[in-house]
Amino acid sequence: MKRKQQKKMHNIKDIRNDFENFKERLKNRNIDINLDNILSLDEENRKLIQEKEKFEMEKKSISKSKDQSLFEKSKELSLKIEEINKNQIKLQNRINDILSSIPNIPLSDVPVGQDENSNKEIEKKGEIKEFNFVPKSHYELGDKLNMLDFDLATKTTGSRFVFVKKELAQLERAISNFMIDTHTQKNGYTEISPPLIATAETMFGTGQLPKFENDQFEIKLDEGDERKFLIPTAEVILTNIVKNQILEKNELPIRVVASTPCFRKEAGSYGKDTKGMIRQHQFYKVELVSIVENDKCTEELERMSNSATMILDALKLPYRKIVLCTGDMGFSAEKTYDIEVWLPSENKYREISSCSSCGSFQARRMKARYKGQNNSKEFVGTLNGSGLAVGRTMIAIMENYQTEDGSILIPDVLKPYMPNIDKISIN
RNA sequence: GGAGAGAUGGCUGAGCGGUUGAAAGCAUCGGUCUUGAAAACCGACAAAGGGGCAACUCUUUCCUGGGUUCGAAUCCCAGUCUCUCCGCCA
Repeated sequence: MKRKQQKKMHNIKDIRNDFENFKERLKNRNIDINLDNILSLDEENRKLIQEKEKFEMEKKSISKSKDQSLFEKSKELSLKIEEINKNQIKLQNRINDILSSIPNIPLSDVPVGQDENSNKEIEKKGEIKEFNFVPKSHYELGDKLNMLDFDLATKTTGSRFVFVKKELAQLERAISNFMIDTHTQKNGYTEISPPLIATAETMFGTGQLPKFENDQFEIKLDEGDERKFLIPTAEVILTNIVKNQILEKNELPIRVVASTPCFRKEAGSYGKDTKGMIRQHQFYKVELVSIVENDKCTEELERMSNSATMILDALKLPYRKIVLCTGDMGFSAEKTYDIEVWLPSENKYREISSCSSCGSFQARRMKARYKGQNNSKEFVGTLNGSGLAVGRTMIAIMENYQTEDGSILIPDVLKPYMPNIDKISIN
């Protein structure tokens, strides 16, 4: 039988064999990489490999012959090989840099488009409440309640951080617990409490490196010389649990959930959402990750996004689900659903979850495989999604459940998590 | 922080400086047998990369990076990780 060829990142062979097709499929992704010279680099690279291997073969036969008279010759060969090898590795690295900066290829049913204007709404649910007063923003509410303190955060830490206090802090915790309980009890996810720090290799696996280093917080540990980063999302650490592994088929699917802080520099979003806690350097998120057989990605994406919307249904928050177009998707995704929740103060929907199938893109970077039919080693499929962003869920609850006097009602499903309280008000 | 032990294929685990890409076992796959299964027996079974339409063939890889040597899984140096013991502290 045919052996499946192993790939890493994008496979140069595939690109070589069908360059036009490859370019075509990527052209809608808004990439700024010059693909044209990769073929000539590849050709030169292979020439060097051939040259090197010719000398290696010669050297090998000398050492096998144990013919002392040829030993001098062998030394010379070593020098030549070393020389060629140096150049070849340099070239190979250049090619790998390019390859590892090329995003995933969109699935064929993903709408084509440049930016968010081409995203397609596919579902809208929940009733948008009519207020008989002007609804306040979450930061106005939080300020009035004296439970969201941005100034204090600025004093201790800097901008884009917040102190959440008193009942609101309790609410944040309740939201997180409710989500985890739902996903573990109803949706078949296993709870994990992972490290919040990842190695550079781990970050590469899910696609945060090398391209998006600017958005990551690097931290310094004394030990070792491997670079380490605060996770921008639990996706990084949860997906990489299968890194460098060959799984048995019956170990799949793996479904895990974790509630973790996430750390992002938010570089390039300077003027955006500067007020309130929509966009922070640090925020809590409940993350869902699925590792599946690579032909099960599509159905798993539906399952995952349904797990996410289940939370919004339970909280009775109005939302809509959209498919991101080719130009708006993240680097590693082949298809993405964004779920957006209604925010009365902004009079529009705002992202509260993003669920992506990455196909085998991350698996190739992580070298995560499983044994398929006839022992063939297949790359796993990976998916990740927020289930949901905790801070933004709190915002949505505050704004949608506010009353005229600035109090916030507690959604029914959260009441067991907030004993003795059915609303949050100034005390 | 101090003292040791170790890192080899999907897993367990041998390995003398020169047919060792690597024994053996397990797992897996194919076959014989069986009504079917199990057992037993026979066979196959690492990856990446290059060349070739193909049969096939070549190179590299025994934690990582250097070094010694005509030749390194095997010797030397540095690093990483894991385990055990002692101390210390959440």
